[in-house]
Amino acid sequence: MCNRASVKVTGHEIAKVMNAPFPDADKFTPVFDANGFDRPHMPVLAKGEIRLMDWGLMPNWPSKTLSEQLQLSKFTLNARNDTIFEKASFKNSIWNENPDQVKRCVIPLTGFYEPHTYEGKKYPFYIYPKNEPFFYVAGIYSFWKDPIGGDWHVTFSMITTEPNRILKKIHNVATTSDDQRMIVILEKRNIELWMDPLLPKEGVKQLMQPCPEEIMGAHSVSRNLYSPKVDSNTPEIIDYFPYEDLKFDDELYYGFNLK
DNA sequence: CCAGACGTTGTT
DNA sequence: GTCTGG
DNA sequence: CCAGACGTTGTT
DNA sequence: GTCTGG
Repeated sequence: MCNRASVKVTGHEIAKVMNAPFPDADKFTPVFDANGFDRPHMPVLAKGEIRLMDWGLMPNWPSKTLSEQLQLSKFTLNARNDTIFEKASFKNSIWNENPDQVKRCVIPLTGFYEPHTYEGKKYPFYIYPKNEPFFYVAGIYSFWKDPIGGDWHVTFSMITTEPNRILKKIHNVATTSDDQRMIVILEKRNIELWMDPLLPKEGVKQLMQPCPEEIMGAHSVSRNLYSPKVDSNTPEIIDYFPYEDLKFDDELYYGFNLK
């Protein structure tokens, strides 16, 4: 699962790199530790424009209360690529006969966090792009209008797929199922194709693949990431923090960005 | 057919 | 709204 | 969707 | 084989 990420640059830098307008750029504050369970506002590219959306998709069903939607959204931080076309909450966003209804998006991340488990203990790792400013994460989004008050909620999910070698090694224990997941990271040249509403279902499926490990670096970081007593939204939180316990393995100890 | 779910895999 | 479990 | 039913109303 | 109850 991917439930923590960093977007540690300004809205204006995102707009520049992604070459797309971001009207609300000033409303975005760079973040080093965005926790999905806190429903952060994140910059998301959709329909040629970057806008702020809330992490955790709320399906566009009528006659639901905000509290029901908030409950559901705790489980929609991610959407599995193998069932996304069938699930009631996701199917209308990922693909639709009517191209106007298609809601695929791209979330630019400067990095994300996953825990490594060793002898029952958790060791947080930070994973970041080696040669690009961002990971371009494949996502879907949704509009929902609160029947009470009429507020519009624009929300999104990050799609997950099978892990590559690095993520398999870091994110080694899944809680209740035995399969491991990794977010779908698109090649920059596939961003437009991913969001093309006329892309057939098969084309959509083909883009939801694990990315090559060569594009990523990764290293362990401080457990302050998980501490409720420490403000983890600081530039230092992404810094390399070695754990003697992991010395038995060079990659886990020194990081995956050695050579 | 209808009631009930609708979703994923975390950490302190 | 639409699927699923019984 | 699948397991389980699937049928009617007496006579000596 | 096909309907129905759950």
